[in-house]
Amino acid sequence: MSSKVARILKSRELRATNVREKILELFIDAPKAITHRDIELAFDYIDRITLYRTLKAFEEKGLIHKIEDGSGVAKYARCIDNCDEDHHHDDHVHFHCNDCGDTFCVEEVEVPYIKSPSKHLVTKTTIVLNGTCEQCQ
Amino acid sequence: MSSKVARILKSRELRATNVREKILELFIDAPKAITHRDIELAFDYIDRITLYRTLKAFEEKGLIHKIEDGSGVAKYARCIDNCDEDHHHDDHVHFHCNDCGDTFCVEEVEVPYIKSPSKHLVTKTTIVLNGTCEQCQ
DNA sequence: TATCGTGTTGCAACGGTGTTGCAATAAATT
DNA sequence: AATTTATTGCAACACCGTTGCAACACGATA
Repeated sequence: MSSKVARILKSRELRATNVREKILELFIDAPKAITHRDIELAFDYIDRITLYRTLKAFEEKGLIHKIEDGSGVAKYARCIDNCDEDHHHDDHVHFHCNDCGDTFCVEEVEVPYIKSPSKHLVTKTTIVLNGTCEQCQ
Repeated sequence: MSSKVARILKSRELRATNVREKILELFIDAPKAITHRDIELAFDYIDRITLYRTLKAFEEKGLIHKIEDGSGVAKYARCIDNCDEDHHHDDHVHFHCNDCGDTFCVEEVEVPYIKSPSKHLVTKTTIVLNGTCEQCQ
């Protein structure tokens, strides 16, 4: 019988391999957005390239979304359940702590509609809040 | 007699060198945010490290502000005149075109106040609009 | 205008991030 | 169990960004 993570993977047309199952578990357990490096450290060893491709595959299949919080390195967090390949429900705000560097999804705060200058066509809005997180205060 | 750019540099406690004058001119003339590479290409030759340090110095002195538009590479744009060392007036929205990759300051649109989740202390808010710019439509 | 101190530049060397191509391997299907 | 196809792991590479150090130029002072 398949594990829970294996079923999730298969539902997204992703083969349930050891690497992927473990990575997906990390995402499910993580209370914050995690980096490529965080995942590498959680393994005894994992090939960097494989990890890059796994993250890309997860993102394409709507399992995770990528967050650019201005720290210079990409972070990833699990999408809430109703994300799919065509549409990511990552239209919430993200919070980045300047002290510990952690980044969190702020699901409660939706990205507001921002009136754009007429000449540009806006299709997506990204908002990152910076400051000090609960832990660091 | 000092050139205009030399005077600007000196007013920020930056020595007026050839490299800096030319770079500042590029910023003054640029209609959009420019990258490290853009500047390199504008010179016959410029040392990469010098450029990195010049950009950092300009940023610290409030001449330019750094923009992370999610494209992966840092972009820089000139601050409007009343920026200073302590406070950057870059609290406007930026627009990033997904087609040409260009990024523009949208000075007209100020970053709105976003109600933050109570547990985190928010000190800065970054907003990047994505879409198609006027040129690319 | 010659000298001097300090800021700036340019070079060497390095670490991190991310990508592509290819061969070996493992998963799902029959 | 065999086959097909996706996935993995390795090699090699390109780019971004930083630090340390020596050489140099700016701006001030005499």
